[in-house]
Amino acid sequence: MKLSQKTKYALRALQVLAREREPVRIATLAEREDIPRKFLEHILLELNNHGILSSRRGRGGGYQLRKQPEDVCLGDVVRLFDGPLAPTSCSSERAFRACDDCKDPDGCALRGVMREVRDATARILDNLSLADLNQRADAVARLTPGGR
Amino acid sequence: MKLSQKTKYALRALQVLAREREPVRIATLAEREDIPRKFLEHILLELNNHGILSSRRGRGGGYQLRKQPEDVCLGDVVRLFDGPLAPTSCSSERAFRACDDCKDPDGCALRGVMREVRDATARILDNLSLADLNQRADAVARLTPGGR
DNA sequence: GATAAAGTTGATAGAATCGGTAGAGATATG
DNA sequence: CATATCTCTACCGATTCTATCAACTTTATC
Repeated sequence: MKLSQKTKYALRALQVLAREREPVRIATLAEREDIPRKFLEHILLELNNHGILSSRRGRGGGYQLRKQPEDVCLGDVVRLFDGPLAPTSCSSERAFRACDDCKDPDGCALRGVMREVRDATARILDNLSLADLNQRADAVARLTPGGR
Repeated sequence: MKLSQKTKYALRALQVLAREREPVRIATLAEREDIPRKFLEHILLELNNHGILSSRRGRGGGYQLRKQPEDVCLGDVVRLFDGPLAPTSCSSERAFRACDDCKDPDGCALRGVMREVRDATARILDNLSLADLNQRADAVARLTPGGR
């Protein structure tokens, strides 16, 4: 499961939005996080359409988190942009599909292995919220004051 | 880390070669495992060039495992065809590279998370050999006799 | 209600990757 | 030498990824 640029941008933007609880304009986000503006529009729109963000148009508008930062987990974001966590479709929990050339998924030894990988990944990403992520970032920042 | 078709083909071929300790022809492997022949040539060649297989040309030739089935782990095969196990280059152990747009890898909270994912994946794939995989396949086959 | 700020949408495009094919070349064996 | 087999280089079509553009719609404020 290679993380796409899109997902990385999304998570960076969400980290900001999890802190600011006021609407933030696309332009501001794009500048602060150094994300191509037009590309970011797509990303935020998709997050909006999936109920993670809400938007307000017009003056004073922008995007803000619709849920609580504790209630958005990394797994959800990754799945939204990069698809199922599982390495093969046959090992996916939420999006199972037998592999095209697989005669018998239940007799496939590889599938068992890949289910282990998926489960391990999901255990990490589904138990980590935006709030946790920001908390970690703060913890690291305290350890290396001055940054860079 | 989505598993490519190439990797799946490679593992299927290796499972066969881990059982037969005689040279097996490309054509035979392609037929038995239902893999496009020309595509399989590439795959076996790459495994050969990386010291996992050895080859013999001419009559009676073919490919065979160069190492012991216990000494080839899934992690090696996956890395060969699909690249590093880590979800981001900055979280890779063997192929670390700072992300293009990352100012400070050490201060990146996401990186820490992705290292956890990488480690969990590696722990599974690097501790499982071809021999283990075949053993698992046999175990499943015994549970569902008749197959299919 | 005019106007401007802001989000929404669809089309497009270049680059990279993936799955696969073609064919000539090299080499071992009988 | 003839044949069987692997080796190597090039190429192709489809898809995905990243990103950009232009046009449109909605809303806040004056």
